[in-house]
Amino acid sequence: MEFDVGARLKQIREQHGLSQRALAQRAGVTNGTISLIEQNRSSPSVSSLRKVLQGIPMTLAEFFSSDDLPPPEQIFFKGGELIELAGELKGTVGQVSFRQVGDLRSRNLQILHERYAPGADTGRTMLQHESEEGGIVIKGQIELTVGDRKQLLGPGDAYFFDSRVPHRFRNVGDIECELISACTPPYL
Amino acid sequence: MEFDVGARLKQIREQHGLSQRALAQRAGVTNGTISLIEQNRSSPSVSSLRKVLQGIPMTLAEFFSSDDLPPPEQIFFKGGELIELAGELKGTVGQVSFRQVGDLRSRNLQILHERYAPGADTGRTMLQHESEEGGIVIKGQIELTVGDRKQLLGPGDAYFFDSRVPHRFRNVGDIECELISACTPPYL
DNA sequence: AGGGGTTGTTTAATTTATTAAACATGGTAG
DNA sequence: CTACCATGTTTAATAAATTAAACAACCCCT
Repeated sequence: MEFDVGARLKQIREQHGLSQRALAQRAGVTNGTISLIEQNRSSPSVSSLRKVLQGIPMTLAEFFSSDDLPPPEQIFFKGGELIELAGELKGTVGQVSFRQVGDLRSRNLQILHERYAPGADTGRTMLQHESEEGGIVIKGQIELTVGDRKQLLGPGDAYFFDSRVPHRFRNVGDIECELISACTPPYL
Repeated sequence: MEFDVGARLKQIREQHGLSQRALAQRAGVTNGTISLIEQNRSSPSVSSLRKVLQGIPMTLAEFFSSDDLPPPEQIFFKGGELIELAGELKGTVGQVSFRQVGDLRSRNLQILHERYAPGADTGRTMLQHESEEGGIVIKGQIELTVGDRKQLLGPGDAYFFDSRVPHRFRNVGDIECELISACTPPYL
């Protein structure tokens, strides 16, 4: 987690055409403060950073989500180019395949092609995982448990839930089950 | 811009089942610091806040984007319960169907089941739309243009790109094309 | 009931950020 | 060339955050 607060502030300030003194006045701090922060010679308290950003204006969330997009290099993926993730998943039972679109370099959206052999089961209980998750079944049947609710889904059916509540996928059918899922932000 | 740093930290710490001391140790600060921050009796410098969050772990961006989403009421969807969006899309040519999982009440993730009749085409040029978008083809073939790049994708193939780049989907095959896509944050 | 462990809170000492003002540089007009 | 006004930087004084250690409350166990 290396976030260059100084560089970020300088970038934003200059983008808005403000001098250190101009911003300092609007923010209610001194120009020296701005200068030291931009050189990373002092680390502002969030209260003073908030004051500074109010002079922009900009929220703390916007400040720290430095979305200066380097466009992902690869856009198109042949079926064989998806990244197999099953090895990284603990606690699964039976044959499970999670194949991911792209490499998560752009890390807000994760798309998976999931396959479950008959009987396969993932007791993953994503504790406190601040995500939203959903998907659509394209083949076979899957039993999905979310919190205290359970449902059998077939081709064309879908699901959507907050990943913080414990959940589990089980293929209770006798043919392989295939589904496409999406998650934001990604799991791992 | 009122952001309750203390309450937010407490919420996150408790969600992760950590005591003040446990978090303090993992973060390399003292328990007193955590306590004072949570009571808003001191405003942490971003460097110390960063240390604290590294013990979670969590990024500063995640910390300040406090999206406390009320969990969506409906979790499971039968195929027929997906919401048809085609009517709301301008500029499409031919028969196109966009069927959405859920109602966007939780608005970070949008999952669509898309169908394109042979010859169908969507010249949607999502200008400045700050999203990431991806999908997997499950049937038929689709020609996808992203910026100055163009590719024909078949079943099992996938794509992923920044939605701010102009893009377009065209079914150049002679059978219907079906794909599952995801987008964060949603289009409309 | 008492002891050992945990929890969160508080307080004086220390470290760090912030201020106010001086300093240095660069451009521009007279 | 000099005077002036803007810029960003630095420095000693002040204000605030952080530490280390003590405090109080709670739970569990014997």
